[in-house]
Amino acid sequence: MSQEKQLPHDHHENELAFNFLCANIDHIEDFRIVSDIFKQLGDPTRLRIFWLLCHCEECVQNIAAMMNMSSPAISHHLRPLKASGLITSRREGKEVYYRTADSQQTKLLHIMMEQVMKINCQICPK
Amino acid sequence: MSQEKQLPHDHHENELAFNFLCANIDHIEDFRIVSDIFKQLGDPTRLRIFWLLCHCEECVQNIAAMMNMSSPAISHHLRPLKASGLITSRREGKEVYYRTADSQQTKLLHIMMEQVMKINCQICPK
DNA sequence: ATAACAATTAAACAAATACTTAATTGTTAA
DNA sequence: TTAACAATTAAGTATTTGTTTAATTGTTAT
Repeated sequence: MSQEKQLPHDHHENELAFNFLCANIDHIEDFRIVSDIFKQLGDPTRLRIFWLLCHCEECVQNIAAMMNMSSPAISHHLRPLKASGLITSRREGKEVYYRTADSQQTKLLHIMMEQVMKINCQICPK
Repeated sequence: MSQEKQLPHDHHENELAFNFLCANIDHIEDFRIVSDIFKQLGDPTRLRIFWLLCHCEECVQNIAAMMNMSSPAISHHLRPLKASGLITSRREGKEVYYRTADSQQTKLLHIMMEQVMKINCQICPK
């Protein structure tokens, strides 16, 4: 039984471990799904919106005011956040209220981003 | 004592909580630092490289072979990963070996990405 | 109905990103 | 010192992304 992939250089890896890596690194679609989640938080504006909506439910204009940005710009970022399932919305009269979706994933991402902030930043929320 | 920011709509939030949010949402630089980390993992190719290098140390050519990509393309992605401190490298003869940096942050990100994968994907590493 | 306001979408543009091929730098061994 | 090979960088291109202003859609109240 030989290695699944032939590499330019043989560094004498454990063959079982190597085959495990080769098998999993090919699940490109799975990595794409996960990277799409991280990509949402990979923009400072969306990360701020996500963090804000972890703590409160707000309408577009208020989000825009709190972040000193235009409402079209905020709307633009709310869309992919919603499409990826990280936030939800409900209309009440003329206003549409957004908040972070209530899921295992968003709780995980919220905890995680605050940990990354704690590691990398002096001043940080909480 | 009034609210720090005046919003278009007053949804009668808890004023203390509201001021906390307003104060923190303005730490734009902190959010930028964190989003820069997530951005690294927000590309499927870099996420695969990061995951791979969490499990083994490899030279550029082997990474390229395992991922079915050219070595310039891999090199291109290794650079920002290294600049952000997520991976390290060492030269040994003609080859340069890369691996994930040994830090609290990378351990956190590794655990985290596998959790996100577990939540969102059927087949997943491990 | 129409006026006022909130949110979204469209169009346009600038900036950033990912990838390719080709050239360059760095290291080892003949 | 040259040849061979590994890695990086450069140049060029196509795509994606973020933002702005303007137009549109949707809702409420007059």
